[in-house]
Amino acid sequence: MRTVTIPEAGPKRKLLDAAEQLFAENGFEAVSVRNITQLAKTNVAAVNYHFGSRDDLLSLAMMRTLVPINEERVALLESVERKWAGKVTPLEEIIEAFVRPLATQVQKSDLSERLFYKLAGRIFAEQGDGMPPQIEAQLKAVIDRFTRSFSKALPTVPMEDLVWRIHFLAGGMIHLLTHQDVIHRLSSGASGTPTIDATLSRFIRFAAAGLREGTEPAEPAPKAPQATFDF
Amino acid sequence: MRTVTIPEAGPKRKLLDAAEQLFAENGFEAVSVRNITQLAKTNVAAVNYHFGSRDDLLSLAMMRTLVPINEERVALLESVERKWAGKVTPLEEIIEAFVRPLATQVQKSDLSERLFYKLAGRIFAEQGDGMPPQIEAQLKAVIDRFTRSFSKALPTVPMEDLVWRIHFLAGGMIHLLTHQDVIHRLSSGASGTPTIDATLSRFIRFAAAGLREGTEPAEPAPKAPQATFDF
DNA sequence: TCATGATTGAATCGAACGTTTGACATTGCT
DNA sequence: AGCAATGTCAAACGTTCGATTCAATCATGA
Repeated sequence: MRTVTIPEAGPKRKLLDAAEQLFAENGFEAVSVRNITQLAKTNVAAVNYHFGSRDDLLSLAMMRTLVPINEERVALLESVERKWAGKVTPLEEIIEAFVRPLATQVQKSDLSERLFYKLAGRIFAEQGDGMPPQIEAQLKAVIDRFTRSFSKALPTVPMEDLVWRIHFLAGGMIHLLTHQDVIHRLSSGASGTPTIDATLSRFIRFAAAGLREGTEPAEPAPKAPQATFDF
Repeated sequence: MRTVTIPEAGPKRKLLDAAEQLFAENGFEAVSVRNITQLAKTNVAAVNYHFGSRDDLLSLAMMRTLVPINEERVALLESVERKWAGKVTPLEEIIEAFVRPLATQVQKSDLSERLFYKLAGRIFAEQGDGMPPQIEAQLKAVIDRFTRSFSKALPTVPMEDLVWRIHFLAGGMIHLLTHQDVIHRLSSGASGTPTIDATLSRFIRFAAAGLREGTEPAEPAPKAPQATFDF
């Protein structure tokens, strides 16, 4: 039932891979058809023959990464909500459902960790900047889905506040994805390279505290369980 | 003693204004010399004659916006630290020193609010993406300065955690700047357009809670004074 | 085996890119 | 007035862009 079908091999697959890699490295505007065909070792005409246009190829390459991430996000969120059916879903688990798919999908990708996260970050960051409309629709749908879930988990936070906080959260995640290598280079105080799991765990704690701001802690100590995330 | 001198009028000023506006609207890669000269109503050669190259013009246009913001940030931070000399500087006031200059400098700009924030957001967001090295240096210096201040205000947070949290904060701010109009359009639940002051206040509360995560509240109630920010 | 449709390769299109040139106009100084 | 410096202008530079053409090539089923 999925609308994005991925060719197993051949020039179509090679072009998608090349487009994906070059977009991750250089961004949407900076990728040219000639860059792509050179890396994919095909003729320039192949792009327009197989995909119709440069933009359609790039859009498909993005969807190939974005769709599995978002599908896993929604699946994870639904499973979490089922688990806590009736009760209030813990904030950390919702945020985890939002960010963990990034860490699992990177494994299935041929891209390096660094490039995969850059790719994902660009897709989110360049939103509304001439991005294909399918991409925008995907992102909006997922944000809406999570907003509803956050809203149930934080019934005392006004909707208007909540919408903004979720965007602060999204911004933090995007910055994390697009600048992780820069941060590593800049943060002279940091000792060695932290694992992505440690970084995501840091992010979840940061975002949960921000989302929760101003609400009274219903449970005695929301601190301890947060440290037990197994990733 | 400032290194960036701004022409009062004439074609140089017109070119800077046009470059600034087009960069804010379309981003670094998408601005062409012909776009700029058309908007500035000058000849194409004027860019290279007055600024040497397209990139130098764009860099100067960015610095013209970025330098006053960062100067005010550091000045504000120093004044806050003087006020609390000896004592622990409240987190909210440090964050305020980081974000408030955006709201004050927008007044001095000829750009609309929407465009000014887009411009500022792009400068921060496209960092490390072929941006001029001066811009990168500016940003790194200010982040370092604020990191030191945050570190003093949050002595119990390990440096490694703190560096990451500050980047989450920065990412949230960048997303806020670049997507404020999108957020307004999308957030169907929000009632009317909030003032930028209300939004910054929301952001400060969110970021402070995130930065503070895991620390024990030393003072009895850090909630009440947060609501009294006069912007 | 041969016809047919799918796929390629080389060449080329018009348009836009950043930059350079040289002629021309303007200004300020002696 | 004469000269030099400065700024402006249309035109063109060479390059690259996405897209297209068309003949050559390939694979496949009749």
